[in-house]
Amino acid sequence: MPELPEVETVVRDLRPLVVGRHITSVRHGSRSLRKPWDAAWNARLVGSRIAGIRRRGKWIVLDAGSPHLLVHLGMTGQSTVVPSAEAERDHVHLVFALEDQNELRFRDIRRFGSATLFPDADALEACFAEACLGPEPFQVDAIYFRNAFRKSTRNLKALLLDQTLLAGVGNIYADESCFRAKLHPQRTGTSLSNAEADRLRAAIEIVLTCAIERRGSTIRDYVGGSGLRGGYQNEFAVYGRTGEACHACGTIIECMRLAGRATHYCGSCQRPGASR
DNA sequence: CTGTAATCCTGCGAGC
DNA sequence: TGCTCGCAGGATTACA
Repeated sequence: MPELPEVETVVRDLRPLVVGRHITSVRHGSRSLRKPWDAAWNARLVGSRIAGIRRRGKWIVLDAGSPHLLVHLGMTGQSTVVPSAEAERDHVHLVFALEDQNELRFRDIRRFGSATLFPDADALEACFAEACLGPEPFQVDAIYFRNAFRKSTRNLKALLLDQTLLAGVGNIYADESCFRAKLHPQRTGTSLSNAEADRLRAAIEIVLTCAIERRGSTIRDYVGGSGLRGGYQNEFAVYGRTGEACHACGTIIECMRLAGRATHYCGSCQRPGASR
């Protein structure tokens, strides 16, 4: 579910609702997320003041003074602030009560998400380093991007989904970025010219920026931090449009499997061989 | 180094 | 209406 634009929207929504508040209690459900919640973490969080919240790739980082909570929303994760009095829906696995009678709730139907506590910011950064999390798409160096993509014989879809090369792009935005760059997702990294690599990098940035402006894409479950749905699903050029006409040329959008994922493209706008 | 498949889960839509 | 099947925004692991 949540890729960079969705996570960015959640973080922006949550920021004014949680920063500066103290956590008055923590509770977790009986069923664990990807990793079990350590009950010892409750004591470390209760009483602490939320100093900040930010995004890194598809990860949410909640700074609780010294301890840092790292959250991933997986496929169906939702992170919202609601009044404590509001009835709790199914699949809520983690709840942080705040001093202002609101609660930060983590809900995740499929439980592919995760929540892990780190003692401090350094420990969290060490975790990112160990995972070799790639740079942010908005800050990536053009030369780095050329080198990273052009040295690999893997296809563009696999490269875009690889979080160690670039952090935050998922299935939807990989397809949308390839379309905008007019590159077939099956092209290999080594087949790209410098100009094509630059085009792809620019396309990613534009697609992600537009998606953030629309508060991300809601296919099914996704909602932002205030419970609002996204709107970028109405702007898709190729994703989920199999069998429909390309807005640019009228050719029927096709779907194939790449890197194990459904991959949507226009066979006319995105030529498999040379570009354009 | 590649690609592919299976795995973790629940829910939904398609097709019979 | 009800059943089964396949598929879904992610990430990791095993294996060829």
